[in-house]
Amino acid sequence: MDDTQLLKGVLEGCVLSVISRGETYGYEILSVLIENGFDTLIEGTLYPVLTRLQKKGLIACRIGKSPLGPSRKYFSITPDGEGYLAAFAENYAKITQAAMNILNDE
Amino acid sequence: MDDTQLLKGVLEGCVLSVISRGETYGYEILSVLIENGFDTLIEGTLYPVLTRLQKKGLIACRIGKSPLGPSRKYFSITPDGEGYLAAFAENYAKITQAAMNILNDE
DNA sequence: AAAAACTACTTGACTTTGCATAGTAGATAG
DNA sequence: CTATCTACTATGCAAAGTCAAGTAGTTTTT
Repeated sequence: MDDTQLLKGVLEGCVLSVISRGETYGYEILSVLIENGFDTLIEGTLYPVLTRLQKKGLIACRIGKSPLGPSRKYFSITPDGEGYLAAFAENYAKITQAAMNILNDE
Repeated sequence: MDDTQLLKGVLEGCVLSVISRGETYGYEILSVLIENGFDTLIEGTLYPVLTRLQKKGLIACRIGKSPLGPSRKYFSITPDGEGYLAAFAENYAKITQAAMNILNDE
């Protein structure tokens, strides 16, 4: 079965949520998401999400050295991002509840 | 906030689930989904879903008279559709759990 | 009987988002 | 010095939902 469609939009909210816990960078976000069940996620998907979030002003970015590898882009959530995340979580809960309603009501 | 992306894929499974309860038609499916929380759903979204499900062989279709209006296209689920629906429900539960993991873990 | 409202389905251009694939490049270990 | 791990970039594609409009049959209203 193909998950692709089910991930649309969800990913953006989840990435934002990971960043909201504290400053982090792409590669780390990737591994956190994979560990938490998004096991098919790849770089080609994640990095464009980060670019989008930044363009929307939901996260901020600075470049910093890594203790063990090339420089990283460190992301942190903005006040706008906090607001968006709260709205997203609420909205997502509403939609999944609607879906569960339908799927489990026979 | 824009739900659009969050509906991708979910809708297809939910439509299939509604049809699995018994033969029904587009307009009725629309109202069932709207009543159950998909309140922004519109015809231009639903009917293409039905066409897709039919093309994939997950639902069957016959045209019949309506007791109060123009003729309807009545849909029913196929054996393939039943299998797909079960797989979908399982997969959807997995993804939402991953998302909830991320969203509610601070 | 004409107009409005409701039922029911269709279509096409548009947007967003995720995927696949490939590439660039710094740092470290063997 | 080459392989591996870390880390980010870029491009072209496909799938699905939205918008907007349209077509039509049927029933209700005036």
